[in-house]
Amino acid sequence: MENMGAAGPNNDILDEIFNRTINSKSIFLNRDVLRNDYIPDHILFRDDQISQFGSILAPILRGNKPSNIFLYGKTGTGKTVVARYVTKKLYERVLKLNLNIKFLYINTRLASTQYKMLVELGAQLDISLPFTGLSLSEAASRIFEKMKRDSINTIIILDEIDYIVKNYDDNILYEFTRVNNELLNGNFISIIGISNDLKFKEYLDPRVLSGLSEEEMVFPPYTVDELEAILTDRIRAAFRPGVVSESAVKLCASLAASEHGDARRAVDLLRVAGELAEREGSDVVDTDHITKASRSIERDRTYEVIRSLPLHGKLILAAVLAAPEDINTGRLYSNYTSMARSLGIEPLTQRRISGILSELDVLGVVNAPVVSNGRFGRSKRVKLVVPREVVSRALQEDELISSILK
DNA sequence: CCTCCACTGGAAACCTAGGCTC
DNA sequence: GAGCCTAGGTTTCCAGTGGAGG
Repeated sequence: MENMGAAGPNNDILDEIFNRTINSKSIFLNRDVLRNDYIPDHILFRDDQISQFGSILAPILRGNKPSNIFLYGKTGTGKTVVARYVTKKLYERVLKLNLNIKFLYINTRLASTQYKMLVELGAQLDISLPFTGLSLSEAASRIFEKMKRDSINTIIILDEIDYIVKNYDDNILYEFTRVNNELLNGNFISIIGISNDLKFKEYLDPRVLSGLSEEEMVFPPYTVDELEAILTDRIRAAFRPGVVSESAVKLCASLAASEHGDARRAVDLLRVAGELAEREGSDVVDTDHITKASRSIERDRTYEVIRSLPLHGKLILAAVLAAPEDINTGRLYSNYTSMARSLGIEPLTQRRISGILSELDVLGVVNAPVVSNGRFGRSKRVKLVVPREVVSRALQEDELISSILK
């Protein structure tokens, strides 16, 4: 770095960027309003759900156990935000009344295993559980023990609860719905389950289902008009007046509406579009930015998913990438084995690869339907459904794998 | 209509890492 | 420190199957 500090062309470029950023007024007033985890102070079109939800939980302020609640509706229909909004308001009251109530929030898809879910719950109660070694029931009873010892009442929000049940079983859920009797001392746990999957109930043991869904609430998708109103509302808080064009709002709403009325997606689009516009130095956000944002979000998601895949998942993708077109499990497996061997990695069995392929299918990275080729047997036909360039870029990130991607 | 391929996917056994008990 | 226990990932085993070609 000999020329560091010297006034060269590079410096001029940077000066220009920095100056532009300092001097130009940002198009944003408050970009936090567009963040994924933002809880607005008013929520549109969900008055019924909010009041129903609020009245179910309200008894907690008098020290009574609220019913367990089950919320379901597709992604971006406001389940999480309503749950967080109401519990936040409730928490303000709890503080005023000086009650010993904790609100815990877990996304079971992010926690990914039953055990990690318990570790996460424990962390929110200030107890640390070892990352392995304990049985589920031991981990759970340590959590219960803590609640009993400190006489804490808890409301636990289990977001994307369908994930954990589909991949494991519902034993710990059963423990949580059942434990109130043993927690005595007047302590209780109320469970708020949130599911994106309407058919999820079929996976649950009837005992758990009846315990979990003492109350049920359904969140319908937002209509285009509703999405537009939500966006307009957020725009007022997030951007300077007049920055976002009306046609951009319309496009944003209709894009999100075509994905089953997903408000989260609509707001994401808006945020990314705003960031793109700002980076370009544009002082308006128009339809062009929305379209670009839509593409960029998809790419980022894919990139992130692939980058965080376990080694063998990546290896399989590398093998899919190397295949010219659709490829069946058998051929894919032999390509995968030779790639693995060339890296000095012991390949997994075909049975396992078949399973991993199904997981990649669920993640939306590949399409792997089972097709029958008649006389030539039955197998998965694997096809990449995300841009090759994104996959290859994400795989490059892995040192080991980048060495075989020519 | 029957055969038979090349797997699929369920079930169970096995492996590993790490905490717990004594 | 030996011996035991469990969760989560993997392997082993295998019955089951959609449809092209006979």
